[in-house]
Amino acid sequence: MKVETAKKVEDAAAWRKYSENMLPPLLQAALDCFVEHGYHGTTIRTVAARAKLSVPGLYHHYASKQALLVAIVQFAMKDLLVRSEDAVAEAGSSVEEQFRLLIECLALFHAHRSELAFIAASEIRSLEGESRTAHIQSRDKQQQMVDDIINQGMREGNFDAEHPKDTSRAIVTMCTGIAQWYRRDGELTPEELALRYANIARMTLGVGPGSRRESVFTAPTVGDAPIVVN
Amino acid sequence: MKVETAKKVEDAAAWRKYSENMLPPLLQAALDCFVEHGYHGTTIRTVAARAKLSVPGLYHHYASKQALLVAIVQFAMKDLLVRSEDAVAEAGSSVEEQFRLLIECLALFHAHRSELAFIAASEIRSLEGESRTAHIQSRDKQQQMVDDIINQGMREGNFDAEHPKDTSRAIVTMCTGIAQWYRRDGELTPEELALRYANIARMTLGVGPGSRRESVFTAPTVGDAPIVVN
DNA sequence: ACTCCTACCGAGCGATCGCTCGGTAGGAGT
DNA sequence: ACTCCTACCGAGCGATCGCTCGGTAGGAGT
Repeated sequence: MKVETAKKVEDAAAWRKYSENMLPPLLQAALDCFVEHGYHGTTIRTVAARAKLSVPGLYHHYASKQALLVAIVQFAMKDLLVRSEDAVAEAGSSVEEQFRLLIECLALFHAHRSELAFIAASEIRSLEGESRTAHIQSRDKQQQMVDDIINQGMREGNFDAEHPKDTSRAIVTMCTGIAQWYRRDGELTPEELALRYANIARMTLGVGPGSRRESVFTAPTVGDAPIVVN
Repeated sequence: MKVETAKKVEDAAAWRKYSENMLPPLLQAALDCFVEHGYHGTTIRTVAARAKLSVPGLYHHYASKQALLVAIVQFAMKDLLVRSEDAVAEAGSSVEEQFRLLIECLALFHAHRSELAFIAASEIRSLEGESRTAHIQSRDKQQQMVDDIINQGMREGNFDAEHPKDTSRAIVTMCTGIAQWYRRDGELTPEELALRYANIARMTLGVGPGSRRESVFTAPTVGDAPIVVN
């Protein structure tokens, strides 16, 4: 029982955990280059050098420069989608909580994985064929998750927005935008920033900042009680 | 008197007016190519072909590929800054009105000039040397304008934000983000979108949507009266 | 001992890149 | 009539690009 509870808590919070060096070294080298010079501005020789490989050595692992980009972008979208679903699942049945955790998750990802998210967003143009289509579908799915929760909240009367669709887009954009400016050596940790962004997002829906600043582990009873808030 | 008033009104609203084909044909061709393939993904031959010039013909007008990008980006930033200043000036002394018009202006620009704004934001990496520094300074100046107005509004008690700096960044990001997704054939005109974004932005500062949906020309008396609102 | 297989390279190929050389055509000025 | 100047090109140069050829080194399996 004790073990199961601990494990459940651990799983439930997995979407908040970010390790370093999650990418294979070669992909990490490619990502660094892409961030610095862009996909087309990066040469295969630069990537190889940064990964301490020869050019043929690099091609042993990936078939082409394009394959490197595809692998990076697919990793990014998969990671974000899994985390997003976990976050919503952890929230339980409260729409307000679902929204709060999803935005927190979105912000957290774009701060912690800013390079990854930056490339996934800025190099869509550089993706060829099907991987481009697939990537755009992932993006749309991500937006749809936020749309759905906001619509649900509108129906239940928790949220108040004149134009929910536009508000949803604005919220997602401001979260994904984090990847463009967030610096690890800045003033805020990803966690602090994510809390602030969740509150800012709530305000656009007419929900007060609702200062829930404690750790998630302290007050798990709130979500359990089947009380309709509004 | 009649002429002067008319001219004043016209000047005051100049920041709302967007003509087409404002760029020289060659720069427009370059912009189209950059939007489609990115700066490094664009070849000088492609630009020349789209502008119906030979390659040496192109180099008669601009010294290098980099010069094309610099010209485009400088045009974009100059245009946005001038419009922003005009918008704030038109607002008069009311901080709330200054904020509303500045956000409207920002959103309007990023919808009307989405290609221009998109390149100006996404190709910073591709700018070399001083023009890169200058461009980043322009960006910061733009952010600072919003910061200043929000801070002023906080001091005067018009706005309510837990973290004004973060809210300001979120607002600017969601406006500049418009350039990434706005399509001319979409559901909303730039003007409609800008009004909605101004309202969404106001909500993040605890100010209700304040449905001021009429034309700007109907109620100019509000800004004239030197009344402190709060 | 021998056969695979994985993980790599040195050298270089064909294509394409940004950019230039040495021009011309035609209008404006005197 | 002559001199500029602007607005262009055809052809091509040197550099660099993505990618490949034909290898080797060394560990695992039998």
